[in-house]
Amino acid sequence: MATNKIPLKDRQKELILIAYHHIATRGFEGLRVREVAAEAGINNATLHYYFPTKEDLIRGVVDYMIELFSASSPFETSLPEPPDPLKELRAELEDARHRFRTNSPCGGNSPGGEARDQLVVFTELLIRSLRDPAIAQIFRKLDESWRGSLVGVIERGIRQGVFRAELDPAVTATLVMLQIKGFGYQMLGETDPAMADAVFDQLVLLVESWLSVKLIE
Amino acid sequence: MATNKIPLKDRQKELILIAYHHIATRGFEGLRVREVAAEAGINNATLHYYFPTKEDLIRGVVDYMIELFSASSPFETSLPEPPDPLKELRAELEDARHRFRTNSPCGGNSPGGEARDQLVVFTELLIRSLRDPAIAQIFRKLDESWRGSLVGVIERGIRQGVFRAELDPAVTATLVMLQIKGFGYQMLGETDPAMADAVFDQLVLLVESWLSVKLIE
Amino acid sequence: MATNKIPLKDRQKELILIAYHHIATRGFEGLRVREVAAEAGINNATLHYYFPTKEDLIRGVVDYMIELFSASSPFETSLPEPPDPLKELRAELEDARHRFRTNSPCGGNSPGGEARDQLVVFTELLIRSLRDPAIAQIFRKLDESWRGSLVGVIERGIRQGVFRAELDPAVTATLVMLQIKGFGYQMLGETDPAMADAVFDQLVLLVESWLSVKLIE
Amino acid sequence: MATNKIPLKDRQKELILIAYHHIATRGFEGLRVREVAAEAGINNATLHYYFPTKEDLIRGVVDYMIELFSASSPFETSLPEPPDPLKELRAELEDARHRFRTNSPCGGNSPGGEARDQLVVFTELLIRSLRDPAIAQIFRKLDESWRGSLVGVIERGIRQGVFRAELDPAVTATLVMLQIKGFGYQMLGETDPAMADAVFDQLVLLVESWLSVKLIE
DNA sequence: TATGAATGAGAATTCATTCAT
DNA sequence: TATGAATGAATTCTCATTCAT
Repeated sequence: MATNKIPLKDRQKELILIAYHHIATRGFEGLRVREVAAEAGINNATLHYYFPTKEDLIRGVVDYMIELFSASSPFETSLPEPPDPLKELRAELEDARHRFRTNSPCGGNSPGGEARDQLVVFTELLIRSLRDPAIAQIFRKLDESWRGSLVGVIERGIRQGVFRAELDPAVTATLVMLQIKGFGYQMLGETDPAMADAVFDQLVLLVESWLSVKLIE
Repeated sequence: MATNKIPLKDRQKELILIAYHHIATRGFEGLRVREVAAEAGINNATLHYYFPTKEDLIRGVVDYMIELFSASSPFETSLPEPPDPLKELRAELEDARHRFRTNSPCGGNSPGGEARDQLVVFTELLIRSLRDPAIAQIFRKLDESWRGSLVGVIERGIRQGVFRAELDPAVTATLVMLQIKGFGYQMLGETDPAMADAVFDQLVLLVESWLSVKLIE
Repeated sequence: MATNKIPLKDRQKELILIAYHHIATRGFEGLRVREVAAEAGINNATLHYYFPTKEDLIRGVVDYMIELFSASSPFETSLPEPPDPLKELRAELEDARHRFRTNSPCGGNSPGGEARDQLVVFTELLIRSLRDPAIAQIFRKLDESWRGSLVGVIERGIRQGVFRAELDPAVTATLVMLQIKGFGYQMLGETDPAMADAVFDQLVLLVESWLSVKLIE
Repeated sequence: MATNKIPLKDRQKELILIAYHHIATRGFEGLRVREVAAEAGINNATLHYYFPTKEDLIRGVVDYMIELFSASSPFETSLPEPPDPLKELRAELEDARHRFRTNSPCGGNSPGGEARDQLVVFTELLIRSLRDPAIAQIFRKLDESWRGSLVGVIERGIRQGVFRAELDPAVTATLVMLQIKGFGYQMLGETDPAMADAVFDQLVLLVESWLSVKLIE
């Protein structure tokens, strides 16, 4: 019937994307292989041709998330010794601002933006990771890699004298990650874009001053 | 069997607690009324006497969470004009530290502490709130109330001259909430207590310096 | 709906009997829980209330078969030192004759008699026993117990001088069992009752002469 | 993949052999065309080129079994008037001994020998024959042909004076077949080779004495 | 209050079969 | 011949919910 001539990998990817979206909108609770198949225009048995079990499909989504998060780090492809650590950090934060900006003026259960989806699926997986060691491992790795890149930036900043020398790079990196995560979760419930922007602006100041400013005790 | 003459409300509370625990350990996915009933030592049909539908039981858990979070705010019962805003804030942060301290020496997917449970159920509900306007409303209210109390502290701090006058109380309160949430999520995956403590110590400094310290631009 | 007020055990037994019959007529291949439930006039989910899995239902059938075969041994309830070993053996053989008598005049795939059913299900289980150690164990036990009772009869016969002294009781008992089994399988395909009777008569002679007659080499 | 230019008939035979083996090890329940195809190194759709339906494949196995059993009869290729009926019978029994000898030192549900496979598939088909008239017919024919050859031997034996004159050839032949079948089934569960040998030795004596020895009533 | 028994509406998964290439 | 992809029909099993007692 649906002889759309879609290559194998594309079909798989398509199904993963649909599943990803379903998880984002209906949660793990509410993920139905039948519905994913239907949305792809194929029989649910056909879906099992690509993903023998539901868990396999979920694994596909996990892999997709990894890909997504690994790629999103702006530091991976950075130059050998890039110019300004402060700017890099700002870019990282700006990235978060765009990702988690209050999605559309409508609140409630509207589909929302791609970033919201990402955070939702991410969070669903995060919770899963508490029960599923395999996913926990992945999350640890992801966090580790993120922290690693931040540590690099922070160390460079310290070396260049733009960041405070007393900072412990690893702890500070964790602190930055914490800010971004907290911002994401805070924004989940935030419906007022003005407030979101205000918070973000202050957050940038907060982080930058913490890193660079000379404090008078 | 369990005809111990347990009053209605107690039975309900007991079932809610069990359901809460099940959600914490197995997620919404994995919440089974039958299992909740079994753990309470009653027939699943009997559970439906107390909670006509599963959704009602979940609503019970939501209410319990509200109670939990409302009670946990150390500001509600505070004195009319308490002495030290900074101390209050520190107390709030300390509270978070204890709640989210890397749970017990065992890492991995062990049951974990009560705080982890709280965060997990909270997060499950948070995600639900994106689809369920009723829960979204509740969360908004909770956040609002939390922010309100923080705003109070911050305004007092400003009035007393211990916090910077330029701070927008609402935005700043949100910023503080964001820190605590981010800390919680960061700690979910953290297995090293030393790192957790170090991060927390820095977090306190970060927040306090942001609020109070004179910055040199 | 079907509030037939059937007690628990009876329902279970009823379902087992229906399943037993289905296996007898359609084989393990062809056993469908849904059909068993339908024949019992209950919803297939209700069947799962009594037997959580299909395998449990099959286990029930196995137990029923054990019961059937254990009860059918005419030696179990025999007197301390019963009169005539030869008569006992004849009774055993007669029992087999009745069990495996060519079932009704109609051949082919007609429902056939209860004995045919027994042999069919027995055989299905026998084949299963080759893959399922649990069932294999049961069969071993059943055979062992059967052999044991036969050994008792044969030893008594030898003691009383009616059976040949040279006979090894265990081997001879096995030989007798073999006759009865072979008779059963031979009868499965036999459509002519006259032939069946003739074969049986000769079989009795064969066995009795082997046990008792003085041979001239 | 396997484009080894295998002639049609060979491929069919190969598939039949694999299916035969699958039935022997997993039963009719458990026969999967896909697995058969996989084991042959071909796509399951390709299998359907050789055998349009699963039933056709099974029919192939049935034909193979017929071939097997027809060929195994040592009387087909016998001389016009062979010397010793007793020896022929012994040969037939010896053949059974080898076929059904307790298969290899390993007991339990190990794959077992080829004879066990034969008996298992034979039995699966035997049971099927109770529902499928076509197979029933085949079995009747096979049995008839086996009996025919045995009748020939017995008649010859009587003519030559080595077997008792009172014997009814057809009934006696059936009795002999019954012995061999019974032996096979008895051996299915037998794990002790010594017992198997002892039983067989006695069985030979039993049959031969029944046929030839002068009995004193 | 409490329960055993029952149920309907799905859930994932399986599998022989088909079809375009 | 051979295959990858697709499918329909069925199968076991699950689970919230109901109901008579």
